[in-house]
Amino acid sequence: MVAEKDNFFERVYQVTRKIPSGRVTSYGAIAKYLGATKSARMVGWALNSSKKKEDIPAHRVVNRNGLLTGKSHFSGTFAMQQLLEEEGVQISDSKIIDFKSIFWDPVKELS
DNA sequence: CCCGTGACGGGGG
DNA sequence: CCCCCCGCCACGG
Repeated sequence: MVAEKDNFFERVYQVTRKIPSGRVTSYGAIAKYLGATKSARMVGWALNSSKKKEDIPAHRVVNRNGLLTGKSHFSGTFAMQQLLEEEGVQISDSKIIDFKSIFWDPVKELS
């Protein structure tokens, strides 16, 4: 067995899966929901590991700036942007337009 | 074992 | 308002 501390990673996956289509959230929001506000970086690291799992819509997670900082980790440079655009998310120069409106806060929505 | 880096965020100057 | 530094945690060299 290898799962013990993977608890954190697993939680990140769970929250990420619950992000509705056409909506996005930030690493910090997820971290906060997990009770690790200052460990937003770990959320990114967890999502990095989630690349092998296609069940995780990691493209719906961006930084607090609404910028697609993780696009470089996808198959193609614009894969992340394209996926979001297909969900109706308007993006300009790797930046989500009206990010605040489509922002999905797990703490608020998921409680 | 020590150091640097990273899909971040917040605070201070 | 912009720029810099610090904190957090894990992992590779």
